[in-house]
Amino acid sequence: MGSFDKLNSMKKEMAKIYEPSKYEDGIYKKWEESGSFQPEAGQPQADNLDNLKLDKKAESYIISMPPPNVTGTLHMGHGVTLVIEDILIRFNRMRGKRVLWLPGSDHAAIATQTKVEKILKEEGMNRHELGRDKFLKRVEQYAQESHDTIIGQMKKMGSSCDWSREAYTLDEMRTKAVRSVFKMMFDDGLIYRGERIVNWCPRCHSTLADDEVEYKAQKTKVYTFKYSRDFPFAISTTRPETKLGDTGVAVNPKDKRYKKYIGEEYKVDFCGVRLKLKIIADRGVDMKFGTGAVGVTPAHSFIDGQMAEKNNLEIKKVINEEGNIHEDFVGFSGKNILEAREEIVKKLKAQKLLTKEEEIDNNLSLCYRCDTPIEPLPSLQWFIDVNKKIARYKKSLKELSIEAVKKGVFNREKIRIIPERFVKNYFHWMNNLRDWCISRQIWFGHRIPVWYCRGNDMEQCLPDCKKPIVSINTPKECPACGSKDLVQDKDTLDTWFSSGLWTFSTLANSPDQIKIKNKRLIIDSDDFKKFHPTSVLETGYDILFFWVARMIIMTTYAVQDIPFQDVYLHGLIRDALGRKMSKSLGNVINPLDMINKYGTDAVRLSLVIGTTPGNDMNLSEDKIAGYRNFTNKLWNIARYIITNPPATARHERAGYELRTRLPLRGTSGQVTNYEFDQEKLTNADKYILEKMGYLIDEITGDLNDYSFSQAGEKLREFTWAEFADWYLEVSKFEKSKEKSLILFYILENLLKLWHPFMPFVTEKIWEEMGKAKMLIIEKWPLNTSLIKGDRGINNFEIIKNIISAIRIIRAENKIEPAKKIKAVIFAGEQMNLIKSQEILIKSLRTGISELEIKKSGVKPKNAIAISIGGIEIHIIGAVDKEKEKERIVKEIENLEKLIKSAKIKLSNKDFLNKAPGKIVKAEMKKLKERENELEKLKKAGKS
RNA sequence: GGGUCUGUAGCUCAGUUGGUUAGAGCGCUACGUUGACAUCGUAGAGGUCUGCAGUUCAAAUCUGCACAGACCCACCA
Repeated sequence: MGSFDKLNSMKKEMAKIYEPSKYEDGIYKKWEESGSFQPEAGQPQADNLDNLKLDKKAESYIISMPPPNVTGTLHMGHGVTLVIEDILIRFNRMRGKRVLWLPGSDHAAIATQTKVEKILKEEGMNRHELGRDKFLKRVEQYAQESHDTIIGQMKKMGSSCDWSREAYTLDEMRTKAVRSVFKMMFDDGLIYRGERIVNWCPRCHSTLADDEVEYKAQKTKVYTFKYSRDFPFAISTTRPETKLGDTGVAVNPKDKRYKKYIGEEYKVDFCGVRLKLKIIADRGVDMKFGTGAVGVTPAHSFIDGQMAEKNNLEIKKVINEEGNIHEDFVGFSGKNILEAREEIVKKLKAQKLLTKEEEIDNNLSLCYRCDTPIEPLPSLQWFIDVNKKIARYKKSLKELSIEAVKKGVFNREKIRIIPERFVKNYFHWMNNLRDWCISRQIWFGHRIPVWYCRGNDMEQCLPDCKKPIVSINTPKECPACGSKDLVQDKDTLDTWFSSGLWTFSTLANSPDQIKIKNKRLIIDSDDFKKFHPTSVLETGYDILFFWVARMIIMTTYAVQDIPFQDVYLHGLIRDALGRKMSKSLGNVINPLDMINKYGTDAVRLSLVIGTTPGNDMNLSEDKIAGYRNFTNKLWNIARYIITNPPATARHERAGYELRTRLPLRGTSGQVTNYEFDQEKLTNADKYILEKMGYLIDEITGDLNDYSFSQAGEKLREFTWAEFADWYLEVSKFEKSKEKSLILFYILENLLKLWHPFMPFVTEKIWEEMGKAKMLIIEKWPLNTSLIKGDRGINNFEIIKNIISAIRIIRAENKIEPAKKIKAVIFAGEQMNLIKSQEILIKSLRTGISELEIKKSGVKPKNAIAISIGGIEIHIIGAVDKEKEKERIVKEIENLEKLIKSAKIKLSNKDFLNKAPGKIVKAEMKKLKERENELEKLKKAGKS
């Protein structure tokens, strides 16, 4: 059987409706098994099967996937990230780049520990009862399960990432990187340990970084009272219970009321507790708030702490790590804050010291993980100094990070942030950054790589023994005294410390590739050489500071390079009404449910089209259903084309049967499988081919510019409105020999252009077309000029307009669909064109049974006349005279209005003088055309 | 208190450097199985682009102010 016969015997069957769930998993498996996700694998540079190797000089393109937390399941936010990154990855893969999308997950210390603690609580246990080791086992087990779920879900989204390189923030390589960078920073004096007021979460039993604290507006009471009868004036506070730790009272230096007291010291008995209070002056005190005097509680307020430092006040801790009153305070010891507050207020009332009690608006600080109120309290913690100059850079971490975005560092272009407005936010945040508290008192995470020597007896140790031992590997003995009695710091590191290293730590394939050389962290791997810095970092704008900024800090410091060249920030997903999705509101749209119902491709489109970078987007099930309809439309376009298989020898050459032939050369010299017989091309053919060319250019440009939504909309418009609604319809009536070849050509290109957006349905259709190679590694199309000589866009546009005009007339005059009508066209200069397109004008839902085309003539009686661009169309029969008159009057009115405004514009000397000639000319041309139309209409109206 | 963003059709949003009669999807109305698709087709209604002022020959687009909403940062004792 010859290949030609084979082709004809291949009468394809395709389901009437595309059912995503039938194909998606299978397609993903095929991609994965083919190795196409790996940068080493087959790349689209190849034009035939013998040449599937990657071009060695290919440009690298890499995205480090923001690692999802191993705390549960995938939500729509992850969905957007995965879709946008997959679009970029697939697009660049098809363009022949060496592409790596590196996936991973984040141990998310506090978040994960909190989840497991909740589970334990349900079992009636807590982590302390379980003990550190057993607890950690429990967390790891949970993390593993959660990880597996999430990975499965990521695959469901169609993510074409290289699973062979999957990383985890807590695995061996990443741990080595964390410890190395810690050591470098410690040796540079950037990491220090100090007693400072920190944000303390009494539930997590841990510190939090400044940006891990959330604020909630609330009403609270302000109490105004005297500490005791012998204290001269009253103070105001919202937290009477902390006043037990007051060691001073601050007033504004300008405040005449209190000037005389400044510098005085008072010993008072405050609710049974002896307080020593020094009156200090501080410009920060608001004279108008309360009494204008404020009790200074150095241990439990950041500002008071600063005042205390300046004025040498004693620091007295009132609240302990449990969030209860410290045991030193007889009568209050062990009580929780609210109890203590009530009690103190009661006592003050009894002593008639309380003079005022009023409600004000106030912000309550909360833990971002568990919503427990934060207590500022002094604690011994590890910090990163962001202001200290680093000798080899002559800059601080802060300055280095600002410069990377402002003008670029280490000979790199400045980091580009999209949308640009976030650059301002970034600078603002960086400029105000305080030292970063990196120690956490939780168990799950990177243990701080610091050991202390206990010796046999501290007193006998050398002075150096008291220094912390910072080491990448667990030290065997104290370097100072040789004692083997070492103990590791109990704390763990802030989870963002490890994720801050993500772009480079993930490029190490084994721990021994991570080295420190000349005060620089070296990742000695091929991957690092090829893939760092990464091309783009794509994530939600809500973690610009948490993560993006920290990657810039850590990477510039450690590896002396930027982590990424571009930052693309997407918005948050909200529900159809613009509300945040939350469990309590019950408005969460689960990506997996939607995938099961509508297919991955529909979900992907809904997350990308109709969105703007950095702006929040509203998502509704209706929207997803709409894109499901679109995937089905595409499927049916393909179904129509494929199940009417081409039957010429040239289709065979175009790759539909034999795949061993060399590709043909297109007219522009670009490699293409297609070549058309120019003589045979109709107006519609030229139109669609030319538009396809423009489309390719535009989509390529849009994807390069991160304009995903625009690209998607253009593609949708072309696919549905141009290709399906017009060209496909034309193809049913216009029997040119080139037709089916062109249909395949357009379909093929559309599938390629759509593939990054909807990988599954396009790959499935590709398979239905009988292609040998998978679409995922096909070559991105080029705008090759397949048409010689005159272009078709304008000509076919005229035909489209004529057909539309006739349809409008039919609808307006309520001509029954089944009723055939007669039309006469006075074509003027377009005589030849219109004559050649007679069949289309008669066939495309115009219901014309008789069509007469003349150069010009006398208007037929009882006809409706319309005129488009100098062509007159007369519809005969079924004329509703009233309707027709109405239409003409309306049209004349409209035209007169337009003509009037154009005339005004053109009589304006300033317009003529100052507007560019092009605009003026266009305006004049428009006026002339409209005047012609008007004249014709008026003539028609008379008869 | 400091800052950012948004306000365009009933709803969700596009609208690139100012320049055709301001667009799309959904929804709505009327009609409709012509060789893929009713998850479809044809046609239609619907907007003084939040308001005011300014710059300009020309403003949805640039500037200022006002109003409404969202968010970020700092945080008040």
